[in-house]
Amino acid sequence: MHFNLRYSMNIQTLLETKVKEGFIILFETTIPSVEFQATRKDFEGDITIVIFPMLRYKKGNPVQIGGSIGKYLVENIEEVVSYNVVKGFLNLVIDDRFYLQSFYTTFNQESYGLCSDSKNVVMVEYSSPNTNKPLHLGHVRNNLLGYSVAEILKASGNKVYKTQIINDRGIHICKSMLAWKKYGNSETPESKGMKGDSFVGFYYVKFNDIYKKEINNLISDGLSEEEAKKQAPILIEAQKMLLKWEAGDPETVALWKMMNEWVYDGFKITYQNLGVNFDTLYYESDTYLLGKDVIEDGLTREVFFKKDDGSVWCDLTDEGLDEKLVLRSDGTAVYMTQDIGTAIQRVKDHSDINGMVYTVGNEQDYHFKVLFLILKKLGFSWAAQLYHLSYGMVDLPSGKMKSREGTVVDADELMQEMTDTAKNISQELGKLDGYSDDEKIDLYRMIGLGALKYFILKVDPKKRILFDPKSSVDFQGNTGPFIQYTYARIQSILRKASFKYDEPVDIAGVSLHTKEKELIKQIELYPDIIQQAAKNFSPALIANYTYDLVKEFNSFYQNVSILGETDETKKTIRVQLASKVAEIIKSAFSLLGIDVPNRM
RNA sequence: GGCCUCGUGGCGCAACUGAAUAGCGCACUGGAUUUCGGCUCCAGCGGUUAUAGGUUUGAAUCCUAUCGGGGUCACCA
Repeated sequence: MHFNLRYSMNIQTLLETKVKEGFIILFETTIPSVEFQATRKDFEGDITIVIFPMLRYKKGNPVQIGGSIGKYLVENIEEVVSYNVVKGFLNLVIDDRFYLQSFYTTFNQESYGLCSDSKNVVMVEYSSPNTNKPLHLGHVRNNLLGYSVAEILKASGNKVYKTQIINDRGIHICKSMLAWKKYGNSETPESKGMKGDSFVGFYYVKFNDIYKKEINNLISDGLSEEEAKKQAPILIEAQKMLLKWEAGDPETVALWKMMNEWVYDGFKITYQNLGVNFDTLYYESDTYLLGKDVIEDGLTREVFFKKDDGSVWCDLTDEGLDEKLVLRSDGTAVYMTQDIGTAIQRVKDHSDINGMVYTVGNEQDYHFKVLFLILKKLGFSWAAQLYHLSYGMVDLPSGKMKSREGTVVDADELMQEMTDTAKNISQELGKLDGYSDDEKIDLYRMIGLGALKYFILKVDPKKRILFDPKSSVDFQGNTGPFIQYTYARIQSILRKASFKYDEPVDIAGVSLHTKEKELIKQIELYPDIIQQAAKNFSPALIANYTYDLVKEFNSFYQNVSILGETDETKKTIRVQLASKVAEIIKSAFSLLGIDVPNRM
């Protein structure tokens, strides 16, 4: 128990100060920093100090220098038991009791790994769908990423507002509206027994079918393809409808409201199934006129300039980019104008915000680069804290998803398929005696969605994903269900552990099994992983960490007996380790938006 | 074509942002349970990190060129 004072300081900080101190004493040289690594499995040791960078300050043989430092550390730090040097790497063996003791400093800590500060306030935007069709696989990735990053930011010490901007107006909605008006026969989602968003999406497809036919007719009448696309009567009609909407025509607005409500009813169900949510909503119909006054203001401050035809531009050539249009010659807004206005509006609505995250696919990289630059030029203090959470596309084996060509993977159907697969597997292998049918249904959903979410989130957001719905998603190896299974198995052990294990044991004289020590090391990484994941906006780091933890646990589980251990102290420690691992799995998975089962 | 981005065993992913013999899963081969849930564990097979140069004590990682994939270059959103 005599290490107590030092546990507040972690071993790495302690080592760093001692290495620096040793360097002065041994070589009369100061070094600015010390580089650490976890010792590779094939060498003896727990923590490794890399000697190479030190050679810049003290010329010499890295093995000799490493040896001197190692000797110094063993002599001056009780926790350092021994050392060995391989090439330029100084491997240190740390006392078992240190690991046990530091395990116990966090053992009873509530919400271990999470940081409760909220000095920084961030708004995270994700999803932001158009309201003319249901959500598809691409939206699924967006939603999972956005939700998870928001949760990670919270866990790492930020206050977070989750938001989305619903693209509820524009030509795409008018297309669905027009097709319904012409061919809908006053049908409703209810009368058809359809989900509202699918119902509206059906008419969007209908519109495109007719549009395509009209184009072909015009082409055979001798028009060029380009001309035909512009002159198709149904398109012209849709454009007229948009103008009517903009003019506030009561009938058009009423139709628009009705159809949007249908879509929202559908989205609500999809979001619920997906397990995502929002703190505040923005609608494009409210924001699409924003931003124009800012452009005027920017014009007087010479952030922008006006061309002869009256259009307004921002010159970004100094930044290596082009000139960018911010206001049309007729004075109307473009996408960029809206985005500028909306960003400003958000800060007005939530005055504590000092940063924003936009979850949008990487095809808009350029747009956000420009948007952020313009906001910076306009002089907003929060403009430095904007982040485009850019993610790669989700491709199918057949290639790109095209909504007009019907090759999209529908979000609702996908979730249903995953749930069905989970059901088939669980019925064969599950231990569900005594579960009611409702409980079973919940469980299948939990596993199916766990598989889907983990599959998508374990990949670095920036990378594109190839998704094969046929071969579906694995349930073995580095997968959500594998991790859920480990959790359920630990719960089974904890149910059987009919003794008290919530207090630290007396660690004097206790020595650790290698597997126990490795497990503790892995457990201790969790808080830092959360910080890294937040810094990199990457749920993938959480996912892969959790998998490593689980693998380490399973290896431990296979190598030592937990409840069968006869030494009471050891048995208690092992149950404690297991319960801590379960706690972290649950915590980490909640950051990914994945639930964990007590049995499966 | 200009700009951006990616290229790691058959397939799917890692590599703490420059360090040890490039890790893991699937698949394949062979093992492990009188034991706490075998959806587990252990081992084997398999890579010149697209190619060619360069910087560095050290490169999958940084620089240059080439090849290949994707994105983007609208008074669309």
